[in-house]
Amino acid sequence: MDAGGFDAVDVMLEQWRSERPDLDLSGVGILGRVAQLSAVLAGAVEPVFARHGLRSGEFDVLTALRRSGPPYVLIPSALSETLMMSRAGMTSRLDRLEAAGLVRRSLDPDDRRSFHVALTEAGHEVVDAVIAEHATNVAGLVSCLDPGQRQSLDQALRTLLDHVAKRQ
Amino acid sequence: MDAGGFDAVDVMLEQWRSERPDLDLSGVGILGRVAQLSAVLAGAVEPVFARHGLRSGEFDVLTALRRSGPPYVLIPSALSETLMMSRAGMTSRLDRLEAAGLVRRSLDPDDRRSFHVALTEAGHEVVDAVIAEHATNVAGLVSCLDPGQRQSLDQALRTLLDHVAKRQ
DNA sequence: AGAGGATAGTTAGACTCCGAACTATCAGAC
DNA sequence: GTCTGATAGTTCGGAGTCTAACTATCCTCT
Repeated sequence: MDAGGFDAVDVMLEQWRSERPDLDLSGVGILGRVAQLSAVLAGAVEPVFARHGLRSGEFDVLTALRRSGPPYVLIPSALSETLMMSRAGMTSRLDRLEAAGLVRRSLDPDDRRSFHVALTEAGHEVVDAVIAEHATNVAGLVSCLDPGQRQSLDQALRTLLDHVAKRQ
Repeated sequence: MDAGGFDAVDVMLEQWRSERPDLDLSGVGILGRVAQLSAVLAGAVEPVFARHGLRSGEFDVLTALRRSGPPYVLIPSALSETLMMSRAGMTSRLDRLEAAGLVRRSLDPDDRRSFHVALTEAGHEVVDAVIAEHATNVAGLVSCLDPGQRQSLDQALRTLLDHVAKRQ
């Protein structure tokens, strides 16, 4: 299984070693693999969403609401912060989801600048169905690593995330 | 150092455990951290490019040409495949880079459907300056991991990449 | 040599996202 | 109580990418 072959990142590193042997490549390879893996994983999970008529971004909003627990309500700015995107972008995502009947905006009794964004019954049913398929799908994607490898990968990612976040 | 605190992904997993204890979350956490790390890393490297008037995508094209070695020439379809994007998108990136004087399109003597995309002298100078800064920057970003941790992270990413790519 | 299918690049239109500007509302200082 | 700065959401215009359709060229098979 695995290991043996060279991949696109190996080729990139070998080219750099040949052209610029002075460079410190200790980070470049990891960065390249993270970026590439992120793109490939996105492509691997989208078909599950698409079968239910959802895009990744819409799924992300529905899951944020679903996992927040009853009454499945969040305000737009909390959603945009959780999903690391602009408020303007969230406005249009919510427009789409509301038009599809999956979420509902209602007045926030405590803050008249804001809204409550709630899952509709249809939205709740869709997200519950999709999240089960999604979890099974991604469990398969990481099944090539044994539990120990998964945990050490997860720990390394957590350490990196923490370190990089502190830098800005 | 590190480890101690909970991060956004831990919160997400805890919410799911509370709301849907039936789900297998063995992949969801890793997927979430990879996506988040990819986004955060993108934000951490962009300032280096921006100081030289470049966007990430433009930098990617220049480095692909630079590391290919003399005569620093590739054809557009090779670039679009290496950078995992559509040919249409590459057309417009090359338009921008050519307008900025960093690359030059010329006729491909061997294939009249295609072009040679070459680094100009200005493009060569820019990419050589930026790649050095970039390498130093990312070496700092991964410096929170010791060499052994880096290597095991890299190996896990490679295994995952290989496995996910084979699935599609 | 000629036909048919594959490939290279571009164009057109749609989509998603972002930053900046704007309105409405909140919250603290005086 | 009122003023002032911060915050919530939206709108607008622009940037970057994608897919589909199109033209030109190449390559293979007969």
